[in-house]
Amino acid sequence: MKKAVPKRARTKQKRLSPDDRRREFVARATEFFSEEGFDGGTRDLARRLGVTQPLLYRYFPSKDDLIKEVYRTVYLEPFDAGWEELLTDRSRPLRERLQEFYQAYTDVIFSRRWLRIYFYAGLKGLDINRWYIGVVEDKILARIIGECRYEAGLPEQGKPTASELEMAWVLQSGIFYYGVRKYIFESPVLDDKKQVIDDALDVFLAGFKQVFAAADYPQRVPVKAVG
Amino acid sequence: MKKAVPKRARTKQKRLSPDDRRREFVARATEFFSEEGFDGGTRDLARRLGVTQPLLYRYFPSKDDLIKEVYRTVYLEPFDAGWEELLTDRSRPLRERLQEFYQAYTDVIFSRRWLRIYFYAGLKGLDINRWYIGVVEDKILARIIGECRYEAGLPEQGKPTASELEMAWVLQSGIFYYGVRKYIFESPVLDDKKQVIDDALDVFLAGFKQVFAAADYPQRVPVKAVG
DNA sequence: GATGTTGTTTATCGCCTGATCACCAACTAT
DNA sequence: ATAGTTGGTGATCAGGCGATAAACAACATC
Repeated sequence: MKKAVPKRARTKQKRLSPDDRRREFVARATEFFSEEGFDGGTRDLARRLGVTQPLLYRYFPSKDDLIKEVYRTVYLEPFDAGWEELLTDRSRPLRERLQEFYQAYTDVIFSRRWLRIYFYAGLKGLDINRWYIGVVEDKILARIIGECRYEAGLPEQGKPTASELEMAWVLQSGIFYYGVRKYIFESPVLDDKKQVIDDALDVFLAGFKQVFAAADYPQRVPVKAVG
Repeated sequence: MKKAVPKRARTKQKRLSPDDRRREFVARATEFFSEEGFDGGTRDLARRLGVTQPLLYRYFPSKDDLIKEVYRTVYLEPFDAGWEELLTDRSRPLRERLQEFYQAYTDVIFSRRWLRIYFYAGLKGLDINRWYIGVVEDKILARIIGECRYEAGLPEQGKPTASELEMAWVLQSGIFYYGVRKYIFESPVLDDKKQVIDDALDVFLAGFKQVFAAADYPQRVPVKAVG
């Protein structure tokens, strides 16, 4: 019906390089999918981007490919290589290191965008979540356990036991879920992240020390676990 | 094309009462939606039930109404009135009560079905999750705090402070997320729920006691919090 | 055994979805 | 100016969706 009439009037917007434009699409698609879930329509997405729907297919072969790129940016973005060093820097008190780490880490992942994408992906059963959990165990929790052992004067046998890891997970999840309650469920929470983290660390460090002082070490379950 | 030919051969299945049949539909729909998410199609659902799709609309006015019933069964199912009494029964050691409670509670909610529905609903932003979180705070966490205070010889002023609640949340979430890792992400975990709970409780109780012994009570933030 | 009621199916409607194609518009190089 | 390449659009397709209507099957009652 309508003829293709030049849509002059928004040519003000200067052209970006192809790569930049693509990146912009991915970034805004991330925002979009974090709200609508991955079942959000390509038409709605295109409208949000201010373009028409078929154009998406010039930049991404399929919706699924676009989604994969969204995952990549979300999951790779957060990890700061400096964190491992921070956690293991024994010239500083452990509590201080943990405080600083969890402040920084939660600054990155405590956002509606990140947390929602994380759970949407998780519910889809994608490997990427399992991979991420593995990274958290290796790069964060294992180090924390190592430092706690050191602090408690215990032998630093190579890898942490499975039950030690689970204890570190309780700390990690306890803090993590504060963000979930706040940004996903939008439930009322104590609006002082720092205090929540500090209290969690106080409880954990005091409790961990005491539990491990009494621990019957050699008998603990070795690290291999089952799904 | 095809004429309505009698589909004899499975009339063995005796007729249930309308209410029972309805309940059966809801139960199996719960299972279905927990796997596929609430965007799962009514045709697939009907196939799973062994009936045709329009039949669903004889039992439920719309897909949304069916989903609402799914929520209701999932969210109301778990709460056992006895738990409040269990938690506050001071004739037994606190640690023992907490152990028993968390064993029982996680027996109910640690299932792929329950956890997935919980997060699908949460991501949709439904009030029901906020309501559930409120119930957990009132019926569980507030009691736990009260008992911990008692145990520590502290005054049992009516309601817990917001920061005390957050500490209890760290324990609750720490245990909860063990189930999330296992049943949603299907990540390898220590396959001994009892030990995970026991360790979490040991760390919490020891840590809590110590933190509260040193607490500057009157200065703590009062209970009202912000979203 | 005819009658009314309830359970179930076939066929279909209108809408929305991801994807494709042919075409136009804009910038670049010659 | 002209040809070529890239950015973007309108129209459209096949398939899936939730929902509805009309007909048929099975049972209960008299």
